Amino acid sequence: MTRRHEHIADELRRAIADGRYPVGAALPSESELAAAHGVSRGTLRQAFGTLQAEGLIGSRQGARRVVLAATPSQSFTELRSFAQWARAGGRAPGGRVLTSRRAPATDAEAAQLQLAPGDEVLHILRIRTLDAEPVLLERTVYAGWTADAVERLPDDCESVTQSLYDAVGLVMSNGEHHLDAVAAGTTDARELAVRRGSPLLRVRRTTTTAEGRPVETSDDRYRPGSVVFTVRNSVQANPLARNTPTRAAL
Amino acid sequence: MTRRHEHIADELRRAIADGRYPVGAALPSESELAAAHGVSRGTLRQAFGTLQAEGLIGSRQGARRVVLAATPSQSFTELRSFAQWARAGGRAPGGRVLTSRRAPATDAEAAQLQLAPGDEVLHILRIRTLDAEPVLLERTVYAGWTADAVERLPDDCESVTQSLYDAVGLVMSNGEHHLDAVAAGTTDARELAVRRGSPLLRVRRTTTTAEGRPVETSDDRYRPGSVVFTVRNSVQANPLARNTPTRAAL
DNA sequence: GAGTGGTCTAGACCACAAT
DNA sequence: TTGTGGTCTAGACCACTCG
Repeated sequence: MTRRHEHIADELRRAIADGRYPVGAALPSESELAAAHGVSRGTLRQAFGTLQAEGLIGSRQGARRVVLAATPSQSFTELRSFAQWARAGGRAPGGRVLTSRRAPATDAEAAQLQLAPGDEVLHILRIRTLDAEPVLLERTVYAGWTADAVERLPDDCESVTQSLYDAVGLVMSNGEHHLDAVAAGTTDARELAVRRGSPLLRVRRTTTTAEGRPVETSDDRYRPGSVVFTVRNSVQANPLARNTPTRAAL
Repeated sequence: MTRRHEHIADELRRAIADGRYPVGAALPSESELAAAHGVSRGTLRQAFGTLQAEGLIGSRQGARRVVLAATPSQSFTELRSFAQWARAGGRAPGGRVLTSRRAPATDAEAAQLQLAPGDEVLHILRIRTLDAEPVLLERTVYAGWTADAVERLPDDCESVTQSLYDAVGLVMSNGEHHLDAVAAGTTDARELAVRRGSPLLRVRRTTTTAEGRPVETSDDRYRPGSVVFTVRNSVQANPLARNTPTRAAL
């Protein structure tokens, strides 16, 4: 490990997961740990900051840090990639492209992907399975500049995110997710093997590169009972917000 | 403003919101801004870190920081408090307690609130309105040590979070939220004015104090179309996770 | 009052990006 | 090659908590 603060964060994470610092317990002080690891206070604070952002520990001025939770949230890599997430949970991911179609972008799509209206986009309808059980129906729109790479992927490609990285070095590193509930339509019901009108968890997301260039936008519908989204947050920083939808929404 | 890094973060946020740094644009370098504000590079990096955690800017080693989004997510204060969130959006919040009942904690409730099984808890069923329209049905369980304070609140209390802070200095500063979709039951349908079986967005949450002491756990159901949850995240840090529910789940 | 975390400084070296 | 952000150090002072 070249980065000392990451190494220290890893050690602390393990100690918390192992129960050496149980939930509710106080952690050693910054100076103690800095001395123990032979690093400056700044480096140690960086490690603590990581765990704080993960929601594992809390802090108040004047008092020692306290353990809030034992297990970290999964990484964004796992969040973005259905396949990686599935494997992390010991399930076998699967998938199949149902339809694939190129078309000029509508005004809404162009706006979301920061394209000119009429630029070509690629629509993909894809079903995702967990242990051969359908759990997620994705309606994805890819910006034209990624379309060729996406079309070259095999229909039953396990991990689109990973394959695009391997094939063209594309890294999707930022995302915005909108969560709400909808009733299953005809297609949803058929592919997810539920009754029409069943409640589905809908996640509309847009993913961008690190530079902020939009790559894809998607309407994902999860079968009830199969998946739960978890957000852990604290006063200091949290990216979760509750919004009333705007009229112009997708 | 006593804290310099907060002041700088505020200024940058405003500049981004005003479009002085539009989405996609590069920001000035750390050294330029540090010199301009007369602070050290460390302080400036702290300000940048705040904006990064809010999802407003992205960074890669070697290149200037880039604007990813113009508007920050709402604060956790607004997320926790229905009333504050509603007012921030210019809507009139309302609410009414439908039922209130004390009971010994079940094993599940005791585990969630870190109580001994059989300790007393307070169950509240509360309807929340936005501009007099019902949007949210809350089934909340409060730990016994907060029950007296909660019961003293008026039935149509606008902001429970604020009132508890005012009354007993209780600050709810950490939370865990689980989001999924469920079909409306009889009570849900009646109170939210939807048909039975309609899709509802369900948020199960547990809130704790800064020290990690659980205060309440709640099953909140939102009427479709009225509210959307938004998560913005990046590779560096994100508290959003996708989970398969465990059998033992609430 | 002693200890702790929050803030801030003024340096340094490195890895990486852009040109 | 130059500039940028990422990492790290060794100090300092303050606000706060706790016994």
